[in-house]
Amino acid sequence: MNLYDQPMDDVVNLPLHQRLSHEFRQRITEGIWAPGSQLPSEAELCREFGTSRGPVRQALAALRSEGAVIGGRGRPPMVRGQVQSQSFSTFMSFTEWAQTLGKVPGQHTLEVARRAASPAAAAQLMLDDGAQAVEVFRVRFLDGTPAMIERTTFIPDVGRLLFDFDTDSGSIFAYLKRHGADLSSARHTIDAVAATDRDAELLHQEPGTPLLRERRLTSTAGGHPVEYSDDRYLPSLTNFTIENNAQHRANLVRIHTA
Amino acid sequence: MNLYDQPMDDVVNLPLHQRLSHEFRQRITEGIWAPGSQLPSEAELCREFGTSRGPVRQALAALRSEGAVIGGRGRPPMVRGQVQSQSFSTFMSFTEWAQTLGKVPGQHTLEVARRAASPAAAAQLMLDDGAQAVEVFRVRFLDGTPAMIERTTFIPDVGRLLFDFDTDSGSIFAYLKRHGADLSSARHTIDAVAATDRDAELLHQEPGTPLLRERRLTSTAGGHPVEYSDDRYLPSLTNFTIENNAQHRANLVRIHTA
DNA sequence: ATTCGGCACTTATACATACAAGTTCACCAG
DNA sequence: CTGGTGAACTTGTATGTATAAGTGCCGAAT
Repeated sequence: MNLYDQPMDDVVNLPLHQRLSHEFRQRITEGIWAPGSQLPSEAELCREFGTSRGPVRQALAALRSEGAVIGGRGRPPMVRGQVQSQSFSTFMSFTEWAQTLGKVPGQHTLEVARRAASPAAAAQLMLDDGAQAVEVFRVRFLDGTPAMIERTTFIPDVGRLLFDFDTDSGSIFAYLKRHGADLSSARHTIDAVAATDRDAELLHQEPGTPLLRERRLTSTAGGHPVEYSDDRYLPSLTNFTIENNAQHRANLVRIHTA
Repeated sequence: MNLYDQPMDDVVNLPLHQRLSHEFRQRITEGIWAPGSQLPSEAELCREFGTSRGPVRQALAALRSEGAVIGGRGRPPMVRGQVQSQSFSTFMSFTEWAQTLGKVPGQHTLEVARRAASPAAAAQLMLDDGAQAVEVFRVRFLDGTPAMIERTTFIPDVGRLLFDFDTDSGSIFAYLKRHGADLSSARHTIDAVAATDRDAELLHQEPGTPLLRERRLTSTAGGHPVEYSDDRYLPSLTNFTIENNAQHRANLVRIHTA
């Protein structure tokens, strides 16, 4: 199972510093660089890989910002612990995520519809009131147990691709990517809601059970919204973690909702 | 109100790239660089500030990883929107956060006790079973309305400082920092729980109401745990957001809890 | 024995340079 | 008018160099 963006064979095509960062991450997960141990100095790494300090430092900076490596000026960098971060596609795709866990992802599609977008989705996707959009409503499973409810709205341009796709067959994210859709950034808003009667029924829970909700607005590289999703997780099966340190500005925000 | 780590007067002491990043962020929040507009090329910024490309690129990289700036090779960088990220201390301190919102933070201490740490806290803090720790139990307010319940456990070395502190007077984080405690990184785990009877009473809600829970393990620069906290937010008042893009590896992780 | 200074090593910061690779746009041929 | 070519400009990557600043250790002086 490969936790990283690129299969090993493709790694040679990546820029040097990404290749290094990949290699370093692998050494950590394989235990060659054990948690708590200090890793080689930048100079040694340069010698080993035959590069200048630039790429080595970029690679280390990537690990640092994930919290996998700590240590600073004068102090050799140390491994802080198991790397706890997922590539963009692993985080975006329920299917890919489940596979890295060694679980079997599943999905049951309740509805794929073209209709006027809900007010919340229309606002997020910057669509005119009453504008058409494509909505997908699925339950997602881990090893056969329901784990999440997914209500996703796509802008028409992207959504129309879905009518040629069996949404019970797997990852929408992967499918859209393959067909050239530009999904390259997302804003996640995390809160908690009580399960509606429908939610409860689908997840085999009592109505009112707390659910962990992730609302996601996915955009193109140019910043144009593409997809809006309201995903509700069973908190007993899933939660979210994030690392945060004084050097690197937190990319996690606590929001007050008036 | 200053959203940033350093007051303006101290900015001169920072490294150049941090000064630039500070300046850039300010230009964005002040609207000099409006959302959607493209900002000056790296070369222009170099000329303006009389530096080489290195620091400018570092500063832009910081903004990029926060999702404030997008754009890539060939394409001039563009402002994506209002900067949505908080400094480490703003995120860690409820008091500081409330102040940046223009709200009045409040707190009511229910208990400060030295006792054997709870099993969950002891495990996280790497304390022996039955080892002593200092626990603080507070309700936090925004403009007088209860917004969060805080159950925090400190290792004895740090916790003892709290017996000389009026925990009703304000920020424990700021107090500990002033007294030299090393709080420099944290791991946040976010999920949802049902309000217990006690929780409900303190937050003026019905028992069973969904609460947004943030469990936080704060550590020193060397990776030694210092503080463990179980904070429960009213989801109608608070939620969390995070940015995520294809270039920069997600520092947000979806976790499966077996 | 202890303390203090300084050396050797490390990382952090900064600059100059070169080239690769993508975008935009004007211009020209058809 | 259309479509393609290429120049000019942009950012990405990589190298080399120099200096500042923090850490840890050893040895000399006290």
